[in-house]
Amino acid sequence: MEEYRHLFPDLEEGLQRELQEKGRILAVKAGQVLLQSGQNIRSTMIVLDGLIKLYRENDEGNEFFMYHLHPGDGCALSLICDRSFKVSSVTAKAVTDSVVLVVPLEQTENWMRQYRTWYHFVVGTYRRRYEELLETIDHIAFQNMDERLEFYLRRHRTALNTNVIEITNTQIAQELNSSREVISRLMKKLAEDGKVRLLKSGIEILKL
Amino acid sequence: MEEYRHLFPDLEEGLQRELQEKGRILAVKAGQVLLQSGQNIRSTMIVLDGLIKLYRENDEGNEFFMYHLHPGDGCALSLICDRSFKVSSVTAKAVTDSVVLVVPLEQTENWMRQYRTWYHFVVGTYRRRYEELLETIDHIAFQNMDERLEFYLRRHRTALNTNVIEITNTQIAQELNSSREVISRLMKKLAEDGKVRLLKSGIEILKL
DNA sequence: CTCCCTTCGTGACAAATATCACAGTATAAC
DNA sequence: GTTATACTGTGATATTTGTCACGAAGGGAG
Repeated sequence: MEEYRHLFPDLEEGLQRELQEKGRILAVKAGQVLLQSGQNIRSTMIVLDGLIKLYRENDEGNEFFMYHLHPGDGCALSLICDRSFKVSSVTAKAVTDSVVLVVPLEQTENWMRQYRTWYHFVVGTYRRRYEELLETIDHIAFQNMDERLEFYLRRHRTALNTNVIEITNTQIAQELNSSREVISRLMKKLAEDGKVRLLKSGIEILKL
Repeated sequence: MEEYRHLFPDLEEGLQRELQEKGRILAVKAGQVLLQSGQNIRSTMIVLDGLIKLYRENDEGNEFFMYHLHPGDGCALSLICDRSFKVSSVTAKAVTDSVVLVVPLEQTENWMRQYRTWYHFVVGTYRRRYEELLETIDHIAFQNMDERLEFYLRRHRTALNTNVIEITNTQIAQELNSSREVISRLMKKLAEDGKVRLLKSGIEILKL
């Protein structure tokens, strides 16, 4: 835990110690599901290392990408859960091998009143996620698939901090709730426009 | 304010008094804008009477309906704003003549630590709005316009607590980010199916 | 190498939705 | 009554996206 302190520069001393004492460190492999839609929430999750993706699933198994959690980010939904142990409506899955800190919900409610900096952390987290959801809504509501695909690629470049994204068209189609063929065609167009280069196993972003 | 106490049965005595002392009661006419996208947020808003709609606007003037606020509901976005006075990303407009309670943000942050019931109020509000946004995303992402229209009508019946909704196809089209003609055709189909009856100035919901 | 599996590309077609054009109807203003 | 205005209905057509069918390329496993 000591090594992750720099992720929370704003949290006060006592709280840092409590995080260390009360939190449990959990390492997960890429692809592992951390929080399943429909599952009960009994603890808060804070990302220490790696990358987690959050997405929405519906009954027919369609999914829809919401946003990423980076080191230092908390899972908004579970942060703000009260003791009534609500049920999750989203799924969280590790994109890369990751490390997360798990804190029982009983703790977090105390911290909320005890530590001003925890309050700010939670408030800030929720606000950012809310804004991100709004941005997502804008994209589905107002934009066509080509624009949404570009946005998706930019988001992933930022999240993974690399211009080469190893992902299949099928996966992208799933996350955008589209179809492989459509993504394939749009991707070809992006390549023709010189915006990306199609590699044997992934996509290199040139200028987006 | 005294007359609105029943809206907040869960708030403790001292907080009720503070709401009364520190809050300013504001009456607004139907159609009036309470919070403009891009405007600074300096105070929290709690609905006491009437109905407020929240929607998202983009640059080209398209809008997209998010959800309603009923008496007793707080505006999530402004509830959780910290002192950095963030800018609003949504627009709030009165659907009917309404009464709202306005509280400066300086107050609410204190209450957050001081009153356990305020914490629960804020947490509950945020959670519900977040879930509602997720539901909205589901509908745009996974459903066709006919289903979305039915959902829209059901939502409005619930919000206004009446089977007769006075609204034009143009307005509906705007809120669903569709076009008048499409709504017109779908509405005709709903009427043929006996789900609604088209009145001279509005829609009567029969069975949905 | 051959077989199997996944991914990709692509043409043909279908479905949903948006757009355009225009006409009808009601209502309010004068 | 006439005119202006807002709302509605509807056919024709365009655009976007989804679906189906099929073939090609590549990468293990045996």
